[in-house]
This record gives sequence, structure tokens and C-alpha cells, in this order.
Amino acid sequence: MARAGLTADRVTEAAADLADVVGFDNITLSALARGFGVADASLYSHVKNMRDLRTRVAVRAAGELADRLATATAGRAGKESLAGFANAWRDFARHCPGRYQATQMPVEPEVVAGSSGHQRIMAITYAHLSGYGLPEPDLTDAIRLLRSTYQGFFAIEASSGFGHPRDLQASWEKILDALDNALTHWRVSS
Amino acid sequence: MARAGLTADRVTEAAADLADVVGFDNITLSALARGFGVADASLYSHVKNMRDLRTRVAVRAAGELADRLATATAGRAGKESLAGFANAWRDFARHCPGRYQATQMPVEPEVVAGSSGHQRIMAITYAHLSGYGLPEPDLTDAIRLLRSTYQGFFAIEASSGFGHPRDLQASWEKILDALDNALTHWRVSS
DNA sequence: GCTAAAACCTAGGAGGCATAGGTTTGCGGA
DNA sequence: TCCGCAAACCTATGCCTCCTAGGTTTTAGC
Repeated sequence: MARAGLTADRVTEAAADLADVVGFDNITLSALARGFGVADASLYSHVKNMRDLRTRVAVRAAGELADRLATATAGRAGKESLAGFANAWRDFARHCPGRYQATQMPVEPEVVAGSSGHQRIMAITYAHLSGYGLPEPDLTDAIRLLRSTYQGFFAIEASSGFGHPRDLQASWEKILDALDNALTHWRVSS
Repeated sequence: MARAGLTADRVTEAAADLADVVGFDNITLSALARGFGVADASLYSHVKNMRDLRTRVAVRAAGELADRLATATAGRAGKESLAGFANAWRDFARHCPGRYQATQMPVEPEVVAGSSGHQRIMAITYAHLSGYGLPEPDLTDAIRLLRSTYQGFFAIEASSGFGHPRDLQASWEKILDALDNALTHWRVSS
């Protein structure tokens, strides 16, 4: 009978697609195998185990996110760069929820070191704030603020956790204003 | 043989304790049953199913968090209130990670409506910012900013996601300063 | 002591992860 | 062209988890 032509890459891609549908926490080797018309055990030739698969998805998703962030911040500075970065990130979280969740997965330092996606995200994050002229360690503090705010916002948005009737897009824009303001008037450590 | 004396409440408490150890996403009815020296099926007399158990833990944890937030903000205003609120929340997230995760669980509106913990958290959140004098809808926007930032920070902290060597406590204090500043100089909608 | 509800049991099915070890497919080289 | 080998895929199996059905034992109140 015709073979499915499995590959670690194809399995990873299918897992990422599945994650976008059912959530990164709910992907299943069995479901993937069913999708390929293959027995569960067959996947273990391409992926070490569940954890390995999730890590692969995380690395792949990080690469895709890095691409988006790069184009969104290219040639921009200041508030424009901040908004481009944040909106690109939010778009990714909304349109590819499973992949986004994957980018938040805790992974070993060795994996991060070997993942160009993770590396590029960090580099872009630092670079896109250069217009605000913050010195270290304040720059790192500021990045931690932004990262926390974005991640929290996307997580709450994804779980429909904002119950108040206030328009969410309006809140989002107000938050970006507030963050820009916080960066502009940042009080540098003595 | 001696009975374990199970109760929906005792099962919920045990589940919360277990969540603090293994993570809210990793609690297991089997593990709880083992802990009580009881068969898996016995637990179904007290909780409907896994989802019901998680919801119960979420409601209980929300109550505990509300207590802490209440005492942390009592008699304070402005920056003091902000810091008290934020630090109490962070303490909770760090010392009771499973319970904290439970408070973030998406629950049906009916459950929220019937959970005094969830209601009190919302009330305290709005009340503790009264000193900044923000009108609606800006107050809601500001609260969404704080909530996002805290939730994101705690999640990243819990997963050891802050890789940079910069002292985390220092970053946290800097972030609180920035948030206080953002609230103090908030630009109200026209 | 009797009774009814609450607490707990055994049995069993469905589905998920993972390993061991065997079979088929397809491709490069003699 | 055919051989052999590696990759792709298989069956069988074991363990864990959730959950249901239906039965038994304990406990508390009258």
C-alpha cells in the first residue's frame, strides 16, 4: 500500500497545524497518526517522544514568528516600531494560537541556543527598542515589561478572559500608548 | 477497613495541594485516589469529572488569592496599594504555583458569577486603583494592562523563561515603577 | 436495631504514550 | 537486473489515565 512518506519535518508541521486547531496542550500522537493513516508506533521512527515533538514544534513556530517580527519592524523606529512589533506578535497569537503557545513552551537552554528562531526573536526584541535610547540594565527591564504584558494579554485574550464589555481593540491601543509612554519617560537607574 | 472520609472539599483541597507540587495541568484523579488509598472510581462520588475538579480548585484558589489581595491593599492607596497588590499576587504565584495556575483557568461565566473569590478579586482590582482617579473606560484599559503584565510576568518567571542574568527582583521593581508612572501620567481618552 | 444515604468497591472499556521486534518498500550499486 | 540495506511502516504488548455501570459496606439518625 502507498506509504505516507513521513518525515520528522512533516510530522512537526502536522503537529503545528493540529496545535492551531485543538491547542498546543492537546496535540496527540494518536491523532497525528490517524491523520497520516498510520499506526501510532510509526511516528516514533521520526520523533523520539511526545516531548521531542513539542520541542520541534516550538522551534519551528519560533522561526515563523521571527520572520513576522522581522518584517514588521523593518525600517521603523520608536512608536512605529513598537506598534509594528506588538501587532505582528498579536496577529500571530490570534491566527496561529497553537504555534504561539508553542513559542512559550519552556525549552532547555541548549535547544534555545540551537534555534535560530528563538535567537532572532531575542535579537529583534532588543533591536526594535533601540530608538528609545535606554541603557542597560534598564533596557532589559523594559523588555521584560513588554514581554510580560504581551504574553499576558494574548493569553487572556485567547481564553476569552476579558469579560468587561469595553472594546478590546481600543484597550489594546491604549495599552500600546501607555507602554510607549513608559519607555519614553523611563527613569533610568541612578 | 477504615474509610478515608472523602468529601468534595477534601478532594478539592488535595487536588490543590497536588497542583502546587506537580502543576495544575498535571493533576490526576489516579494520583489523588492513590493519595487517599482509594480506587479511582471512588472519587466520582464527590466530583463529576476531571473538569469539575479543576473548576472546584479554581474557585477555591480564587478565594485564597482574594484574601491575600484584600489584606495587602487594606488601608493603602496609590503606589503603595499598587505595590502591595502586585507583590501579594506575585507571592501567591510563587508559593502556590498550582493554585495560581488554577486562578487563570478559563471558567464559564456562571461559575465566575457564583464564585465569591473571582468576584472579590475583580472588586479589589478596581478598588485599589481608585487613587489614580482614572475615569472609565480608561480605568478598564489600565486594569487590563496591569492584569496582562502581572500574568505574563508570573508565567514567564514560573517557567524560568527570563534567561538574562539581570536580577529579576530588580526588574520587577522597575516594572512596578513603570506601571505606577503609566497610571500617574495616563492620557485620558478625549 | 433498622434503614437510607453516603462512601467505597470491582469490572471493564476507550484512548493515549511508549518499547520491542518483525516486515515491507524503495533506492543505489554491482 | 538483481541484491542488499536503510528507511518506513507494521503488530503486539504493557502501562497509565479517565470514566461508567452496578454492587457492597459503613455510618448516622430515628
